[in-house]
Amino acid sequence: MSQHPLLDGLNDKQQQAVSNDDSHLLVLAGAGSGKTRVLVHRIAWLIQQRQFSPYSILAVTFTNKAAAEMRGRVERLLGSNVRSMWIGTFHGLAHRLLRAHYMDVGLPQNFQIIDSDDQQRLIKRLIKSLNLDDKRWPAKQSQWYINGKKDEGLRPQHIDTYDPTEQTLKQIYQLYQESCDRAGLVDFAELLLRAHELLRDNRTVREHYQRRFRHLLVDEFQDTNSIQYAWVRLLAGEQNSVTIVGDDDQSIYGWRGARVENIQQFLDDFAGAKTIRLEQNYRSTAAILNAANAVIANNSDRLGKELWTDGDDGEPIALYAAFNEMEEARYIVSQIMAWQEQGNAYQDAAILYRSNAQSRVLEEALLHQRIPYRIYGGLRFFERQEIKDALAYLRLLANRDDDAAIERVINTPSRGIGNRTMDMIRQTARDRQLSLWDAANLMVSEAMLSGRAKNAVASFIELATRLDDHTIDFSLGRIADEMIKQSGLLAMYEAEKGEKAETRVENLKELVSACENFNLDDTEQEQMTPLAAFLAHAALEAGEEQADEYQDAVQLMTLHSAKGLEFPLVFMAGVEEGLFPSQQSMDEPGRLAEERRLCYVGMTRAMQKLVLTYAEQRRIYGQEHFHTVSRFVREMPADSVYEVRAQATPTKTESYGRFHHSVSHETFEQTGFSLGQRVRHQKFGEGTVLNYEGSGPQSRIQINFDNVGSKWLVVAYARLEPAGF
DNA sequence: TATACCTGGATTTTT
DNA sequence: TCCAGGTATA
Repeated sequence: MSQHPLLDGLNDKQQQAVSNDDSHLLVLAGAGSGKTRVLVHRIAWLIQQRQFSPYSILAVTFTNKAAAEMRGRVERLLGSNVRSMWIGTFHGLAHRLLRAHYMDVGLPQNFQIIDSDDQQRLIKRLIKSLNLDDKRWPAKQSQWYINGKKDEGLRPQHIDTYDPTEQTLKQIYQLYQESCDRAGLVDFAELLLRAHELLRDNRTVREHYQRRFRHLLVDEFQDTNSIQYAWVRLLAGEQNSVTIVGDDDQSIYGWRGARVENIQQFLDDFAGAKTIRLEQNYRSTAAILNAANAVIANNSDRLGKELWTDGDDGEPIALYAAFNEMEEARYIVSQIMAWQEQGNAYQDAAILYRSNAQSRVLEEALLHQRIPYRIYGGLRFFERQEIKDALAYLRLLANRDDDAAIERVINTPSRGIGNRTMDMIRQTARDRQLSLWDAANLMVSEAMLSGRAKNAVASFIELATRLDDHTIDFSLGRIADEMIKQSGLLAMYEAEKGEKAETRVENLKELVSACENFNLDDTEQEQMTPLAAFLAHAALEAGEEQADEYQDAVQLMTLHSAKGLEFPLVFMAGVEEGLFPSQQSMDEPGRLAEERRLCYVGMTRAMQKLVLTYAEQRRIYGQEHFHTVSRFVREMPADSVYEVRAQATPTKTESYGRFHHSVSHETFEQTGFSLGQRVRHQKFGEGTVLNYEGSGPQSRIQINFDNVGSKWLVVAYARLEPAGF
C-alpha cells in the first residue's frame, strides 16, 4: 500500500488527501483525525513528489503557533528548509503584502499596526470629539460595527442607510478611518481589507502573486470570514489549486465573523473541487466518540461526518451533579487527586469551562489541595500595561504622527500635561488637520500655551527628539534600554511598591532583552528597519502567556481555547442550561447550534476519560441561580453516560421540578446539617453532605469525603462539625 | 494631581 | 460579585 515514504503510516483517506492532484480539494477533517499531519504531508508531497518549489506555495493558518508548527514539521519531514514558502496567518501575510506595496495602497512606509485595545481608545476619543454622549455611543459598540463592516469588505462610502443609529455609526467609522489614515495606523481588520483591495484593484500586483502561488492551502477554513475568503479567491485566480481543510462541526467563532458557509461556498465557487472526509479518529475512546456524534447529530445543515475509531470502548462518560459550584470544584479536584495517585501526571488533566468567571472557584479548590495548575488565556506579554507604554514610546520613534502612541505616553509618567492641556492640543490638531505631534510642536513654538504647560510639552518633545537621535546608530536593544530609562518609565514603576510593580519592572527589562535578541532575519521582512519589524512582531504576535509556574500542572481553560488540544482526562464543568448553552444563545437557533458545536469540540478533546459536571445552584455575579443539567447531556445516549452520584430524593420538593433544588438550602430538622454543607469528621477529614435518611436518633447522613470518598454515617455517633471551605 | 467613591457592565478570542 | 473606568473631592 505504501507507494511513497510520505504516504507511510497514513490511512486511505489521508493518503488520498495528501496525494490529490491539481484539482481543488476540501478536506473535511473531524476532530482527532490527523488533520495537521495531512496538511504537512501534502505540502511535503507537493515539493518532493510534484517538484513544486516552496516558493510557489502559500499556506494560511489562524494562529502564529499553528504556522510555526507547520513550517517546522514540513522542514523536518523534508530535511531542508522551506524559507521561500509563504506560511503564516492571514494577518501576517496581509501585513507582508502591505509592507511590500505600501505605496500602491496609499500607506506611509512607517505605518503601524494597532491592536484592539488601541483601537478602542482611539474610537472613544473620537466619539468625544464628535460631542456624542458616550453612554449612548459606547466605544465598544462602534468598534464592533467598524470591524464588522471591514470584515465584510465595506468602507464608509459603501454604506447606505436611512437608519439614524447606523448613520451615526457610519460617521464614527468615517472619522476613525480618516484619523487612522492621517496617523499611519492600521488595525487588524484593516490589514485584511487593504490587502484585499490591493489585490483586487492592482492588476500587476495581483497577477504577480497569482503567477507565483500555484498552490494555496488554508487551515481551519471554517473560521474564515468574508474578506479572508475573498482574499483566497483573488489569489487563486483561474489557474491555481486550492486546498482547504476544516470541520464545519468545529465552527465556534461565528460570533466574531467566521462564516461556516464559506465551506459550501468554496464547493460552489471552485468547480471540480473534490471532498475527502477524514472520519477515523485517533484520539478518543469509542464511548466518547459515540456520545459526541450523538450530540452533534442534533444540528441541521451539516456537511455530514461521523467519527469512528478502531480502538477500545473505554470508560463511559461520567456525569456528576453538584449542589453548587464549590462542591463541583471539590469533586473535580478530588478526582484529579485520585487520578494522580494512580500514577498519572497533572498536566494530562484539563478542566474546561464555558466562561472565564468559572475558573475562580476551581482555582480556589486546587489551591486548597495544593495542586499545581495553569490557566490559559491570561494577559499576554505585549498586552501588559507597562509593555504597551514602552511600545508606545518606540512607536513614536518609528512614526511621529502616531496619535494613539502620543495619547498613551505624553503624560506617562506624569510630567504635568493634564487633560486641559491635552484638550487644547487635540483641538489645535483637529482645527489645522495636524497630528498631535505637529500640533504640540506648533503650540510650543507659537507660544499658544501658558508657561507651565508649555514647559511640560516642550520637555516631552525634547525627550522624544533626544531618543530619536539614538535610533540612528544604536542597536534595537540599546534603543529600548535608553527609552525605558530616559522616558522615566522604569523609574516610575520602580517607585511603585508591591509585587505587581516588581513584575512590571522585570517585564520592562524583559522587553529590552527581547529587543536585544530580536532577529530580523526570522521575520522575513528584510526591507524594514529593525525597530519597525519589532513593532510589527509585537502587534501581530502578542507573545506567550504568563510563564508556567509549574512544569506538571492541571490545565484550566475555556472550551474555546481548548480547540486543537487533547488531554487524557477532561472535565467539562458547568454543563448547565443557562451557562452552557449560555443564556444569550438560547433564543436563536443558529447560536444554539454553535454552542452545540462547542460542546462537541470540548468532548472530543478527551482521549481516555471524560467527566461532565454541573451545579444545581450557582452564584453568578452575586446572584444565586438554579440550573438544570444541559440539554447537551440529555442528547447523549443514556448508555454512554453514568451518573456518579444518585440524586438525593427528598420527599417534599416534587413541585420544584426534576432536580429538587429547594432542598439544598434547607436544614434537616433533626440533624442541624444541610445538603451541600461542608463538615469535618475526626477520622475521615472534610467532606460534603450529600444526602440523609431517617429521623431522630436513627437518622443517617451521607457524606462525600474529599479524601476517602462517600460514606453513610449515623448522625448521633459521627460527631460531625461544620467546616469552612 | 492623587485618591476615594460610584456606576455599570459582565460569554467565548485571535490577529 | 468583582472589575474597570469615570467623576468628585481635597
